[in-house]
Amino acid sequence: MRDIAEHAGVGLATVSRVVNGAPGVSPKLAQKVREAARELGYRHDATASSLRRADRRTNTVALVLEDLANPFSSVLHRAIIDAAAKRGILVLSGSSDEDPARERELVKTFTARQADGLIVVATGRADDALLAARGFGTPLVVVDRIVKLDSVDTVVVDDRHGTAAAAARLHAAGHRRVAYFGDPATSWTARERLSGFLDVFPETATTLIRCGLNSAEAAELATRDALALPEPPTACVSGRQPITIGVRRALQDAGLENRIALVGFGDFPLADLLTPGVSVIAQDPALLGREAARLLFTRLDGYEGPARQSVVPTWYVARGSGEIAAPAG
Amino acid sequence: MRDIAEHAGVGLATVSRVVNGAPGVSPKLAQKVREAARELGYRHDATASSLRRADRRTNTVALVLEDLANPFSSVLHRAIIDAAAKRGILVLSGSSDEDPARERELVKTFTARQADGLIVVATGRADDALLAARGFGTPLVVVDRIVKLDSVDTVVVDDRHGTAAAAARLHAAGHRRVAYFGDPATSWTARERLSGFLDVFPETATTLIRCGLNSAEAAELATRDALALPEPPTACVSGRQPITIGVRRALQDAGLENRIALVGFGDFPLADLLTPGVSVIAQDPALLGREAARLLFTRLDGYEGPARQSVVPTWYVARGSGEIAAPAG
DNA sequence: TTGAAAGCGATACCAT
DNA sequence: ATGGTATCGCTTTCAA
Repeated sequence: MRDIAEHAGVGLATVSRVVNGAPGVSPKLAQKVREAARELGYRHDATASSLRRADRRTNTVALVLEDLANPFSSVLHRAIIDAAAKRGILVLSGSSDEDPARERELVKTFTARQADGLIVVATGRADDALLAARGFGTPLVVVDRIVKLDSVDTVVVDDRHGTAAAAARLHAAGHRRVAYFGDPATSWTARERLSGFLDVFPETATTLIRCGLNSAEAAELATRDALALPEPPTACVSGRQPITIGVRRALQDAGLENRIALVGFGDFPLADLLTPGVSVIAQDPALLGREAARLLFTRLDGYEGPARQSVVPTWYVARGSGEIAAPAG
Repeated sequence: MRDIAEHAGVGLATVSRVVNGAPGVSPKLAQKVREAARELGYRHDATASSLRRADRRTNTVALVLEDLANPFSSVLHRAIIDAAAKRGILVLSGSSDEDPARERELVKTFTARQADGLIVVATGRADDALLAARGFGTPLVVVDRIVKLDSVDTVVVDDRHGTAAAAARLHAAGHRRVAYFGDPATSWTARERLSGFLDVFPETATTLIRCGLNSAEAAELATRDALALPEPPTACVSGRQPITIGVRRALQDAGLENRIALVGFGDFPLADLLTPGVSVIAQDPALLGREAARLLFTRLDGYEGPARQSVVPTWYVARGSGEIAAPAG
């Protein structure tokens, strides 16, 4: 930039004004500056700029996901990126893999990089790091989880009611022996979904409750186990998309996909192409992302009011597998 | 940091040394500095740091994807992030949506943010921006595409041979009237796959070649059209995952999924759970990402040699739909 | 081993 | 409207 000033024979301040499109520069000089910039192959340095800028904004927000590569996360991610791009904001992102240490590290890295704000799918076990970030004045929004911090903006899905509503349908269809397959109960989300199930089937035998499943394969094995019980379930509820697939695979292997009902949390492509189609409790990750971005941006815009909590709805999609009635008797 | 220096009663330089773990600081002082840092709630400013640092590295690389939310991109993304994280490097990312203008903008933004390197799934129509970035000395790796730039490190999938091999299988199974469904031929990838198909079925009627499909829905409609032809295809090849799903949906709606063969490019979850299972030409996006990261890192490590071109293999996964033989006669 | 001071590239204040 | 200059937070000579 100094070079440009010399080359164009103007002051450093004028160059800065032109580059930033500030008003009050004569068209003549502005033109000269732009030409010099082109000739010298000038590239603006956004990092140096934000260092000196009055508000110290970097126009960057950071996003901590569970796993960037899974469909839920990547759709959430995309929605946030798109919302941010509209404001000229860039998104830094990383995956915690549900590991608090990793979450802590990411939050630390992102704040060190001067992110203007933070959106986190929190493990719930690294709240100290979130607290620290907020201590530096970095606005924070927690997504898809509820953490034990006072007054933090939060967006969650109506996990419990969604799951309960689906369970109620199974109950209405006559099912009384229903198995639940879920992921490790470390996350708030997982606990909520299980709670929703237990709201409807509180007396489920412990053999029919299989949590701690962290892959489709684990779910498949757990389902085989359940099918081998003396009193196997007449219906299954899954708390997560990969688990739904594992359960379905086990049912299909046993030739029972038309006899045992199945409802999964989280929609997935092709659920309708299977026979029978897989009924699901659907959610809208993109909406979740847009909402999180919205909350964060109001903070960036100066909102200082009380924390807000936003709940995004779920809805049931009937495709057949959830509509299989319990066998008579 | 100045505060720390004062608080600990040491020089600014010493604080910097401690923060950066530089050698040659007495343990006594180091301890004092660390304590002061803790007391004052110090947070390192990575941006200011890189501004003054001799190598001017930001430990950030940027990634331009087609669409961050699709499974191919997100797996690629994750692989690159993981490789980068091992070196303490952060990844900035964005989606071009196959739009050259957007690609240009992203590349510009990322270089302005002082990314140390660039990995791009190039549209092939914004090569000027890539060239410009390289002009600033930012190493560049192009992934999954080939661009018309001299000496640029490239990693691509063996699209053409993979598609040709699958087509050859259909030919061997007696198919002579095979339809091809592909996306807009703007991308190198799309053209390669079509070429592979035409290598085996060069005389395919134009009515059986349907490119320009950019969604599962479009593919579904195009398939319906093809099925309504006086001489409908006995087999279908799809150049892309969402298209495969659209084609299959149309076949299934027409009750023809067991009569008309289908092979898709790109594996997807549940392909094995459908009946019949969907045969695919599989690729390994994670490997592609690791390879791209590897090439970029050698450049960051000072490699100045000639450009390298890496080709990642594909393989065929038989699941049934591709093994349906052509009807006799 | 330690500290003083220069300066990375840019912005913002204050004169002009 | 324009330019000089202090400064953002940090790293890096260079002397002590």
